[in-house]
Amino acid sequence: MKQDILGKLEELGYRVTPQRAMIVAAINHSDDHISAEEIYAQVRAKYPHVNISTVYRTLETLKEIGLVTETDMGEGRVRYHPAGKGHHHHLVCQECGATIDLDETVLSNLKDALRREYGFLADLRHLAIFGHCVKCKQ
Amino acid sequence: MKQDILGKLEELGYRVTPQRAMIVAAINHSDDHISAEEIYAQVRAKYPHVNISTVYRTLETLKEIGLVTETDMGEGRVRYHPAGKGHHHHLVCQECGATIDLDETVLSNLKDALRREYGFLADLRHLAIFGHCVKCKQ
DNA sequence: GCGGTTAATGCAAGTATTTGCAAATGCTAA
DNA sequence: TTAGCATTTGCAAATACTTGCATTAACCGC
Ligand SMILES: [Zn+2]
Ligand SMILES: [Zn+2]
Ligand SMILES: [Zn+2]
Ligand SMILES: [Zn+2]
Repeated sequence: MKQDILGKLEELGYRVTPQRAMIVAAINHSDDHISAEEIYAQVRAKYPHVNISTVYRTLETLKEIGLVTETDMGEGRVRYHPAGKGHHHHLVCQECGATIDLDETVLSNLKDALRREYGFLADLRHLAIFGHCVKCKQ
Repeated sequence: MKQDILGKLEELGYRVTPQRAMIVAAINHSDDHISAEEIYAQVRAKYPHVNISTVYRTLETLKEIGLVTETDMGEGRVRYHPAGKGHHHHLVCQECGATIDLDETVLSNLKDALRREYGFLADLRHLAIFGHCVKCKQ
């Protein structure tokens, strides 16, 4: 049982168009933090007719279904990660840009507390937390 | 010792221009979650000549100094809060849009853990955490 | 008060993303 | 097959910022 995004789409009644297939392929073959523009470039190479708004709309759909996560890592553009490849988080230094990768368990306590105390099911699958790293703490 | 943003700017060697004074006034007199466009509208009413890029640049400066916090509450535009008025967070339901306000202490444990284990000083002064509220949990 | 220096501003163009709408196309049922 | 219909797409325009650059104006020292 692999993380078959296309299969899941079909199963849920979404149409599997060539555009969607290519967008999903680009996400699957990426290094896991791919931007809309990068997806667009890859898809366009095979099928120059596609429009970038289709890329954004497909990403929106995949987010809603929970198949990809969207994370703002402070670059002025957002990056996408296939949810099936596992969860983790990032600490991002606002001074030097350094990042530290975190295991998803770092936010487990918070997630549990929010569910227990507020009945809120927080989406903490792929977060960027901003601040200052050891080197840049004044 | 009030949260005198203008005084702090001056003290740090920034020039106190009429534009900055009006932008700061708009932030101080807001309900604490004001957008750039709303600040712009208020400032413009007094001084039609100002440009919105000045508003954005001033907000950027105030963020850097730590005098305001910037938070994406999922509205497609970001909101600003005077840091001197105290910290808190929001849970935002991605389904119905409902929000739950949280005391800043909810993230204290996380903040401490990040500092202790990674030497990372996280800026957790005004966060929006997305997810699903009790009503919308399926 | 009065220039000089340099930070801050206005303006226009650029980037990332979203949206309305009409045309195209996948899927269903006949 | 093929018509019917809803979904998806392309396109163009809109939105929320951001940035480069020339001009303006705080603020410092005289
Ligand atoms: Zn990541
Ligand atoms: Zn750093
Ligand atoms: Zn708030
Ligand atoms: Zn809800």
